[in-house]
Amino acid sequence: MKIGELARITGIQVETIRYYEREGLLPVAGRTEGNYRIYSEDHSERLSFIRNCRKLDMTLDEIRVLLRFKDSPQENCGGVNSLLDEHIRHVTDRIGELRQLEQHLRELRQTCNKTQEAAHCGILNELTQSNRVSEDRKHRIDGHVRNIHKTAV
Amino acid sequence: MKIGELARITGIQVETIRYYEREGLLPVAGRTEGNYRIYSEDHSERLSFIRNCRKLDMTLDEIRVLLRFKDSPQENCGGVNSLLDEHIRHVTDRIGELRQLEQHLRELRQTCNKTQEAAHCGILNELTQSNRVSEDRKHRIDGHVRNIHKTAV
DNA sequence: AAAAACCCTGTAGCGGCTATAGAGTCAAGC
DNA sequence: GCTTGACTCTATAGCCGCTACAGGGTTTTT
Repeated sequence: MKIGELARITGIQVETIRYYEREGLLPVAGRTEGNYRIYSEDHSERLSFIRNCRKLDMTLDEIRVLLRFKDSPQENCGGVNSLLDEHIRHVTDRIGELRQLEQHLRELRQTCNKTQEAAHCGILNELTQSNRVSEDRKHRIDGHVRNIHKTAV
Repeated sequence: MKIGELARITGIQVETIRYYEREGLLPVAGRTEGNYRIYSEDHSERLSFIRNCRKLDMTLDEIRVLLRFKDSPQENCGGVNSLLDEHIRHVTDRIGELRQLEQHLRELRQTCNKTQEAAHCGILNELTQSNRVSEDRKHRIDGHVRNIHKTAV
């Protein structure tokens, strides 16, 4: 099948498939005479695997690790389990951070419960004072816990 | 004061300050003879404001809105309140999403409770099956709800 | 006078896509 | 057989909010 059909059956955009190939997540596809990529069931299975992992918010690096296990079926799967455990921990951590953030925001919101002149708005005043807003628990350096702001999947 | 001192007292990196200037969050600074930026208390206050907002995970666009209110003190602050309300909603939504995600991940983790050959690992098998992983609630299109994976603040 | 510390501009990179531009390929309808 | 349109190709730039260079200039300290 061609890339468009693969995209249709896996629900992944054509450009994203090409991107995954560039990134080495999908093996380089064979080509037709006219230089079109051709795919088989194998590709579609692998792509579904990737898609499932992405739905679970894994990074491409994490997926690369899982794919290596998938590609060596005789190996021990302990690494899979611990990768998942750590990923779960990231998610749990992030939930905790966001709960704190929510709390801070609600407290801040309390400081202005009417609409008035901006000059007297409690929120703006709080935000203006330095060190008024306490630091939230730091996100990890390794880039593995992201923002609440996110583009659509 | 020069940019380095401003960075020190606000806790914001030098490059970030220059970035904020480029982005129009900070007014363009005056210069010394040697072409160094010079700053006053006003700048440091404004920068602290921005820093507080960033600690609360607001986007630069949101901060731009708040700054406009700060710059027109006679205006009604209702817009501030509703911006905050919406931001809180984003955070709450994201917490809900992450809780679902956590649940999915824990269920998946259950499917392999021992270390064995990767070929028989329940996790890898589950991930391989298409549509086995249900779609999480979609993140918003407007780019306002992000990943759990995040670079350090 | 040399060295260190600071500052400047400009550009590229991060992740995970997404969205063009500009060109080529292929199947269906006239 | 010729046009139209749907599909495909590569290459490049953009998203966010920084961060990290390179390659230079200026100021301060030794």
